[in-house]
Amino acid sequence: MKPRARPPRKPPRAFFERSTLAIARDLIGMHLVHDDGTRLRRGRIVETEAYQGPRDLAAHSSRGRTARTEVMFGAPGHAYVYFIYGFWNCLNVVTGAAGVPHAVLLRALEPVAGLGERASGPGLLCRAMGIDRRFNGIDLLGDELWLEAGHGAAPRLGRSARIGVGYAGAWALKRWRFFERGSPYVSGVRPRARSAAGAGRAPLRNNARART
DNA sequence: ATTTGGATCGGT
DNA sequence: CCGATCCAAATT
Repeated sequence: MKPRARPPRKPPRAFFERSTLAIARDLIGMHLVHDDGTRLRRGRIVETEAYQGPRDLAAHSSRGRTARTEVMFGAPGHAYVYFIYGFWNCLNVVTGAAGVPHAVLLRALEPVAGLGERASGPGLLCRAMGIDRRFNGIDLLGDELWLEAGHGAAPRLGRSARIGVGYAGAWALKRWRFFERGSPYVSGVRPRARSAAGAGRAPLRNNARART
């Protein structure tokens, strides 16, 4: 029998040229896939943050066009990967038309396939997905690292201020973080100690960490 | 040339 | 809260 024709799963370029907040929201529930030629890793996105430079003082691009932020100023649908705190890589999806330095930080994945470790938090996400600065600037519509439409019911969305941007003044208060409400894979949610002895709905906190 | 502090994380 | 650990950007 014939394989059933599926709708296209990779979003077109135009998906990344819409409002950055809409994209950050829509990415929740979508899949991030990395094919390194040997191994396929796949996770379902459960947490994102929008960065809308140059006005948004939390965005790296608020400091202007530099070697590091160059890809943020480029065409949408590419990867912006930066290195932080001497140890971690973080992956962003560049959004907005060329010249508009916006991006969406991917903060946490629910493992689907091939992830050897927890991917809750932007640094852990990159480590689990095998992503580092070599991926900076690559096209996310290619065949190495890409996004796909999710399936199943639409996720229940939560929203909060962004994490770790206390230095950004009033911009730090904007609720530009999106997550799947109730997901144990959102960063800051402790992995549930086993024994679902009632799965006792601990009042799942929003884990909106504060930072000075 | 040197300093500062960061879109983090795990342990305490 | 604290330290680990490197780099970009700002400052001297």
